[in-house]
Amino acid sequence: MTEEFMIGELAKRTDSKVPTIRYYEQIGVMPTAIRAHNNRRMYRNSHIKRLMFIRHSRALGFTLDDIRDLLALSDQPNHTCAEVDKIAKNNLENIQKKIRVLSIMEKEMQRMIFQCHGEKVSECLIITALADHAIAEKIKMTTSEKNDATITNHLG
Amino acid sequence: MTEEFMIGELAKRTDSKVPTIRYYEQIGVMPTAIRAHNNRRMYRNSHIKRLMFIRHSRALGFTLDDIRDLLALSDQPNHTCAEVDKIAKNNLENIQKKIRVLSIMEKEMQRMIFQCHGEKVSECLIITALADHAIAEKIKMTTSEKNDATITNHLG
DNA sequence: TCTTGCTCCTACAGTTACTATAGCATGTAT
DNA sequence: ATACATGCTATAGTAACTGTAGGAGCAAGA
Repeated sequence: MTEEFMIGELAKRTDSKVPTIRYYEQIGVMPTAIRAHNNRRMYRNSHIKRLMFIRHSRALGFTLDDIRDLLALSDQPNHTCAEVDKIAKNNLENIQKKIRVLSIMEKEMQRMIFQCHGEKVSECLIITALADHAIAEKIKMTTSEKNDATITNHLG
Repeated sequence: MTEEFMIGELAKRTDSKVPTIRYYEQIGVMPTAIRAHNNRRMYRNSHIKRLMFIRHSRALGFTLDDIRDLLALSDQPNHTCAEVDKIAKNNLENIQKKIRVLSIMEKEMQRMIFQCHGEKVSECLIITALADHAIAEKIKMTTSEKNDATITNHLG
């Protein structure tokens, strides 16, 4: 029942790269994998879930530190409500802001596609739409994230 | 009327760092700034807009290459429809997938906050909710992004 | 049995997108 | 005149990967 597989299979099933998985183990967001007799890392379905979660979150601009917090919520079900509440509320706001900005981008893209009737496009308002002081004000950017790198995004 | 200011002011007004702006000039996503008599870079409102756009996009996980494409749509209004269409459609899908995943995250966060009534949380379903095979299947992750680093997110 | 080929291992170098720091010049405030 | 902030260039460091070198393990075919 509890199917086991190696790192290459895990990489395939989560659409990530083998060195990335080893890197996640090294920095502690993935657990230290149990080794088979031949020293190879063995994984199960739970590892797919965890890795999927990490990859989705990274693709959306969450840092590995953010992700560590979120994973902690899941890893330690005996957190107090205050802790959960703080992390979850923080992230909820973060998520909602991202959705708001993405929705503006979405509308602008749709407008651009819609406007394309075979002639040349006379004016592209995407920057104005997104960087406009008024809009920026409305979205009320507040807090800040940390460093990333080389996201192979699952979200396209 | 056309107010001019230096790099520190631009950094303040866009909530970015001075070296980041110089870096963006170096790699060509910001234009080569016109220098004052004393060799200092001078900026105007248009630079704020462009930089805001770049920062917002980065915070949402778009790469500088993605952003270059988007900026090109705005910089060269004489693109053919085919070009605009291709870039815009590509990005539209990308954006919509990000929104779908963020919406799942949002609901899960709300559920967690809602469940918190002063006792201990018995079970956190966030990872299950987000990494579940069924859900991942439903979201149908397809294409991929590229590298990032050190995003100071405007979106919180 | 040998060997071709695939996947695994470790370890380290390279990439992207910044961020910080050093060392010096310029401008403003006292 | 001197202090101090800000600008400049140049270079090094960081985060989050990605690629590659060099070697081991195992399965299937010649």
